[in-house]
Amino acid sequence: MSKKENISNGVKYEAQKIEKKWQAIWNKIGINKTSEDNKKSKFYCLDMFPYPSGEGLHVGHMRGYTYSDVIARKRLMEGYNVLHPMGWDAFGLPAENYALKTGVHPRISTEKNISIIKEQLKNAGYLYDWQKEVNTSQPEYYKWTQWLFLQFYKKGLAYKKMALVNWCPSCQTVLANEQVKDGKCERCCSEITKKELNQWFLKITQYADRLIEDLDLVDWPEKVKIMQRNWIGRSYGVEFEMPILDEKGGQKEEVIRVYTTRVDTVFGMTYAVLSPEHPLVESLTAESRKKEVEEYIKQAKEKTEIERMSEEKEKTGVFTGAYALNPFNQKQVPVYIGDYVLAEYGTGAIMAVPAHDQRDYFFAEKHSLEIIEVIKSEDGRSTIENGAFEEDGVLIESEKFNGLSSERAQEEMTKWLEDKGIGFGTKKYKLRDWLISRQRYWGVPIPIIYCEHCGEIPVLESDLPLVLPEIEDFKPLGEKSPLAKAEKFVKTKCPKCGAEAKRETDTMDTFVDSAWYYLRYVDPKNSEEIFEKKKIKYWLPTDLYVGGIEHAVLHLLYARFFSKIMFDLGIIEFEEPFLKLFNQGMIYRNGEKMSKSKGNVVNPNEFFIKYGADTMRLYELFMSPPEQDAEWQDRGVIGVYRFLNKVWDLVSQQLATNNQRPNLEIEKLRHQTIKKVSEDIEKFKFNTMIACLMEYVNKLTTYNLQLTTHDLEILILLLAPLAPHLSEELWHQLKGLPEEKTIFEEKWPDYNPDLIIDETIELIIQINSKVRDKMEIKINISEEEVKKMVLEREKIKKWLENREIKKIIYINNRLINIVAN
RNA sequence: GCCGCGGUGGUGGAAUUGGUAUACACGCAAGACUUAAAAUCUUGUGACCGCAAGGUCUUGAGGGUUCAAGUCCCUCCCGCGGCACCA
Repeated sequence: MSKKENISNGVKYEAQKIEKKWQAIWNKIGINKTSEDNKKSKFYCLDMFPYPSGEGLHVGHMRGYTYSDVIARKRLMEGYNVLHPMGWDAFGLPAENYALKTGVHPRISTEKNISIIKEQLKNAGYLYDWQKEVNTSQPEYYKWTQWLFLQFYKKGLAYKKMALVNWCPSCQTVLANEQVKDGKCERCCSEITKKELNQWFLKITQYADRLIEDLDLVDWPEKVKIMQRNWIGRSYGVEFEMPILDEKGGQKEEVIRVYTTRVDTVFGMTYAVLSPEHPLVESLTAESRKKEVEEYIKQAKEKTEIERMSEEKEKTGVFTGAYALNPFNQKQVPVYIGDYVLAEYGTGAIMAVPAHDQRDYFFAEKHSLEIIEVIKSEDGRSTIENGAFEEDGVLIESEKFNGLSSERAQEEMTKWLEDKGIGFGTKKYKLRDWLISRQRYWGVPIPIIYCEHCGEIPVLESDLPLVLPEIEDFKPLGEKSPLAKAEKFVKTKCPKCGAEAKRETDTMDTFVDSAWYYLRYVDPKNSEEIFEKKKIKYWLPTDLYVGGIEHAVLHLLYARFFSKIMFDLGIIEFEEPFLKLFNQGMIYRNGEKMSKSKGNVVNPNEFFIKYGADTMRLYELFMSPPEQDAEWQDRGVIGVYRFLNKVWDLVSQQLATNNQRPNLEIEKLRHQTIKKVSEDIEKFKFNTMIACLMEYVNKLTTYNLQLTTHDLEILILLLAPLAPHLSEELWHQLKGLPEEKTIFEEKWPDYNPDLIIDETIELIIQINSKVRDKMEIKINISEEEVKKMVLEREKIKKWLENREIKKIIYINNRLINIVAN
């Protein structure tokens, strides 16, 4: 019988039909429901929850969800108690902007979007437990966001202060540092300006060291760890003070405090610079210079971030008229104001050493200031002719510190300052406190009340949730949120004295909502407390977290920070929320990021009708290594679709046969396949895992009627996490099981290590490292025997005619290399 | 500028960590089936030389280490990502 005749006798693979069928059955029998059986080992498999955008999801969004679903389903088969939840990061600007345009309330549009996306996720066959769903915009959820805020407030970790903050003129709100990219708003790409405003902050800087150090405890991509370390930006240096002299040489009361990481260059200081916002600027500026200084400060303030950055090389500044005294040599240096010194970093003032800092070098050249070389490299490479020499070296022109290495000098000089009581070794961070207030409507109201008599008073916990009022007009009001116009909301009584009082009208950054959502999943309906501790103790921390790299320093840093605070407050018992992190790459199509505005999205719903969800899942897994960006190729999809059809035909065919005699060669291949697939899946090497399954199927096809049912069972089990619908259907066809028996209750197959070993191998025979021959040999035969056999081969003899063998290298079970002249 | 990742056929990509480069798949070509097309199946497919057997070359470029380099070292080129006046 020819192969073709066999294949044609079955029913055709109709993806959509079987997918709908099994999704309904799974829903009915509840395999996606999280078991409360706490005796089993748990596996908490988490996806970064989506923002419910009106555009729905495209296949690019589904890449990461597919990966986590594969792992979740495999864990189920391994007998774990699996928690795989999904929810909605539902507050945020897009819904509000949409409301501004259409008048549709954000709550309405968000609800609608959620139902659309939920349907898409269900159609893709993801195994989410929808009973655990959370929605950050619902009072039942944000009651606890507010409650957390109050706990932080009580400990002084949430506070309000005047600060120079990032302002997006288009979104009309302030932004956290993390939300500014290249001087532009991360959302709308408008140029950011700076404003001095009274704003709410969370004290993330207090956790800087722990946020760095605990990165060593988690299994995260090194890239993300590096990004977080760089963002926190810890540096070690010295802070010291310098007395100030006025124009006429009289000593002032104030001192300038500077921070430097290169105190070894201090004898090269030829001036000092304060940032334009430095508090000493006014008292320090000489009468004769006042006008010039004020003008400069005004100009500096008006610059956008972009303007400041574009002038990177041009260092502007003005002389204040005052002088500072270098404590090391009592030298007087002029004090300047320059906007290349940042107010928010270090002390907002620097000692300038043009010989050994390129920025100072530019400034000194422009303002004709002295350049004194005080560091020499030992090999004489150092020169300051064309710019600063910024490397470490040996000190010169530095009095008693001459001849010391940079490193030694830093130690000695720090000690000298400490002994004199005018300085100390310290460390600084680039990280700033997290600015969480937003002047927008669609967010969590900050639960604070201002009373004329009592001042700033937190809302009582018993009054939570403080519900976001339904208002008609969402238009931003500039420095105030639209809530300021909702009189009923604003007017309240002071919880302490009962007098008339006003509410805070800013809302919270949506990243606050998402900084703790993974904790709420374990107990989403609890109205008594944020969650039951017992449940947290069982499920947390999460075992796997899958999502995009774009949150490397935003959400992921904030979530770690929240865990640490909550640990300190005794709310949870762990500090790192995500044990293993996986970042999927982005999907491109026609060379561009997949997005509705580019018109290059592949709509999952249409795709499901044409090929089925299993094909999409398999293609996403097969197209490239999962951490890499990948180009979606419409033509490439057909390959995995053919593969699924092949599997279908193979099994349909087998149903008609019923061979019971195992074939040893297939048996070996089967065990090898189980091993490779099981290992690859754990290493997230989904693409090679599928290649391996394809090879297995290709081989099975050639063996045709010699297959046993068991050969196919293994295939279906291995395929189950990847293409769950097809596998479930074929499993039932093969085993004749009732509907409520699911393949996901079956055990993930084991392999027998003894059975995967090949008894013979193909030995590679090289002469002078070039492959000249191959030979089938039994494994583990002695080197002597192999050599003898090889040298007796006609082909080899020919190659070695008139040549002298110098050396023979033998690698057991792999190759032999004959080195000859 | 600093930090990180990458560069392999026409395309997506594989390569047990130094041991047969190009697995698997797409595409393409030829053939089978068909009135025809699609689908499916079979065969071939890195480049060059050759009727063939076979040979030579090939992992961004150039050097080096080694019996052996896609893999290790040095220099350089290109692409992507992060940070960016952080003293």
